[in-house]
Amino acid sequence: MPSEPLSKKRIVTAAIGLIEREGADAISMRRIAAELGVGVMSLYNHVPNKDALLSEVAEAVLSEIEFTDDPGADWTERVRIQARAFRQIAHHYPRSTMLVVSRQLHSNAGLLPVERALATLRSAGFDGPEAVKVLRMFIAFIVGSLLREVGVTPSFAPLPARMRAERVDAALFPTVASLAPLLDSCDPEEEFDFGVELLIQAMAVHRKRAPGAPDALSGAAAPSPERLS
Amino acid sequence: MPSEPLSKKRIVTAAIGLIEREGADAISMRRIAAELGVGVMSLYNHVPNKDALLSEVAEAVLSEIEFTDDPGADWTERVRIQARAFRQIAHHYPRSTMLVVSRQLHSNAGLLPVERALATLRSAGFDGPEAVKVLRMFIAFIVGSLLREVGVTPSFAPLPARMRAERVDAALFPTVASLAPLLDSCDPEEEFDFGVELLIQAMAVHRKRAPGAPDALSGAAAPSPERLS
DNA sequence: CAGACATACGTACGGTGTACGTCCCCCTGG
DNA sequence: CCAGGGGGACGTACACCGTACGTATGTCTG
Repeated sequence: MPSEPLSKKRIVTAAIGLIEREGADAISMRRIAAELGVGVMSLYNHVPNKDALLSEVAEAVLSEIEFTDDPGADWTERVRIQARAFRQIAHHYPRSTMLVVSRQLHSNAGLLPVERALATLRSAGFDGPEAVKVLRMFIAFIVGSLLREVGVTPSFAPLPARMRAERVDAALFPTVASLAPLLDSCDPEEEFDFGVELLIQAMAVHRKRAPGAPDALSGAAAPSPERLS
Repeated sequence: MPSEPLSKKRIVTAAIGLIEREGADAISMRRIAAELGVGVMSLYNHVPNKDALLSEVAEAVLSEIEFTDDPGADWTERVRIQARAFRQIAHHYPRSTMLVVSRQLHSNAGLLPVERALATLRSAGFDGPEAVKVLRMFIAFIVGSLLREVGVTPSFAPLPARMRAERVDAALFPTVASLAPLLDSCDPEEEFDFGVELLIQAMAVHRKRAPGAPDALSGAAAPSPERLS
């Protein structure tokens, strides 16, 4: 009574579910097989090995990003939206996100966000090298941010890590001690948006005026400072 | 003939050597024990479990950062130096760096860089909340950058990944295809410095003028634009 | 010298990824 | 209609993993 013929997609879906439910460490071929009510070795008919499976998981997560890109919108707004799209899936698949950021993908799934971002930057007036460098920096920021955000909640922990204020030696680390309350509390979304805005502003300042570039963006190139927190 | 009495430090050192030589995946308690010419279970007299050992490795790597902080120097230069210090150890222990960035540390070893950075930012005129937010963003950028840099060289591979230019479908990803040469080649150091400079400039622009803040920094607050690449 | 304690170590158990061989079903050529 | 072949499901087996537990051996203390 084969409920469904068992495919790579079904395996990947089961893997994602298992990871989100029990954590990335709990994943094993045997667990996945049990999840699907299937023998262990049957998995290897659809996936060459565990590492490849994890890459498939990462790609599947990445490909669920929803880009509602409006080419007519302000380029700063488009960048904002794309950055938030990343953060959104990281929130939707917190445990699996670690896989996405900690392994570099060579497939096309990871290329679509790159295409969107580069197109946006090019249309904003950045030349090729500028667009690539700016994008790399933006990705580095996003990856680093998400790593901390999802890493800080290994099990979506409601009690983050309120041990700093009393543990730090005020003599050794005076500045840290004096700022302990700020370091303890953390609004991830606000922090993320702060970084995005700061980067957008930096990009706007740095962007070279291409001679024939559309000029309608000049207003957007210098966003009002009060946007920053 | 016990050459040396076997201590936590010796175990951690052996672990780091093994990781750097054979990769982070190749590490196991049995390998480490063999490396030290010792029984497996002897390790557990000095380390509670493998995870704790990996944390010790991360801390050991982190604590080798050399801060040559000159409190009299320009704050932008101090930020630059601290950022490069991170990158330097990432280059010195490329495989172990993955451990540092992928696990958050609760000890004091990771607190010293934070103390230095916060102190620098405070002395530069940033108030508490600003300093914390800016630092978090800077760390996110550094972590993301190093993750890509060391991840792109799983075994210090001399041939990185020259498969993009011919693999990408120009119809699906026109921008990526047109920029393929730029995306293929990558000077990590230049990219890193570019990001650091962009962030420093953004910080300088964003920083609020504290009423009684020292004004001698005003020149540094607006670095010459040509510093940016 | 007796005892206590820390350390090194061997054995054993449950779990892991996966190579290999076997079975069975379905699909096709005659 | 049947023979055969190919692919997917599966069991077994192996090498390796982390580590709980019991044991031996030193060294220091009373």
